[in-house]
Amino acid sequence: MDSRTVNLRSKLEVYKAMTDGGSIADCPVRDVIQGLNGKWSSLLTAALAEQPYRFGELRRLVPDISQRMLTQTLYDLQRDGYVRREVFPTKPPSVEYSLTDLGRSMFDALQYLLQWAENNHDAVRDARTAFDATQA
Amino acid sequence: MDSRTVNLRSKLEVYKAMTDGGSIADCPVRDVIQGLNGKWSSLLTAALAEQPYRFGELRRLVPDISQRMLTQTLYDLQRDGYVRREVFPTKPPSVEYSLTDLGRSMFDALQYLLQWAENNHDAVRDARTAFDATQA
DNA sequence: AGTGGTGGTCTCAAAAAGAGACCAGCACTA
DNA sequence: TAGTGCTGGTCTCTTTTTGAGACCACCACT
Repeated sequence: MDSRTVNLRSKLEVYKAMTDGGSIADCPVRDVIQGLNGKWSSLLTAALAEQPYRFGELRRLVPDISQRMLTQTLYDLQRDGYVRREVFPTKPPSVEYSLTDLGRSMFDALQYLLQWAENNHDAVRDARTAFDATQA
Repeated sequence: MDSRTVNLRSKLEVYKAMTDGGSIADCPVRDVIQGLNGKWSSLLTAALAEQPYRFGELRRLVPDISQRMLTQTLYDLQRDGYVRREVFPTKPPSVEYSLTDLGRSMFDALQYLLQWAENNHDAVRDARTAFDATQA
């Protein structure tokens, strides 16, 4: 608990550091988090954490992602070093995406948040309902 | 490690459940995570985890957020039950935002990811540089 | 010759985010 | 008493991001 509080403080220091610095790249935490808070990043990371997938497999696994966003999100995840892209020279060339060690390490941290979301979605849903009721 | 693997699987099951169900509200994890992956949600949560802040204080603390997005992000966080909004009838009415117990609990989980980001931003930065070099 | 599966790109429309003007109310100052 | 500034916002406009979907070359199989 104590170390967690310390972490919390140091985190905010980092955030503050960026506000002083000016450029967004000056805040490491924001810089990294930005790459993860895309609409599809965590979902695709979770999928690839289970096993490597091909492009078309991911598209079928997540039907409500557009092909365009799938391409781009995978590109971004690859650029940040979370995902590895391998092309196999099969008859129609197939492309496999998998998590790198860095990606796996990141997903371990992300897992806590995903777990929290699963455990507390009722509370959040209730909060929304209650809030909407007062705003009616 | 074992339990983490199980969690990972169950997580993906949840994601899959949503792909079958159809509606986005059918996937609790996505539903909750969506509210958190806004550009400013984690930053404001981190700020409020440190201490309660007034509207203007937050605006000064995070200078590159627009007033419009500050209003809206706080509204969303309040709606999801993470943030409490209190109006004090001072001469010019002042408004204080603070984390609820739910918000604090969520931030505890988010902390792991923020900590990871702080520890690994070098690796991510290096990955980006290396990737951009190959794509030149 | 037509059909389908591979992994994409391109274009255009819709949604979200950013920039900045504007507002009422009150305090303090000149 | 008229200006100035601070409070916490809203409204409008522009730019960026996302979504929907057409299109593409290549090859296998029928």
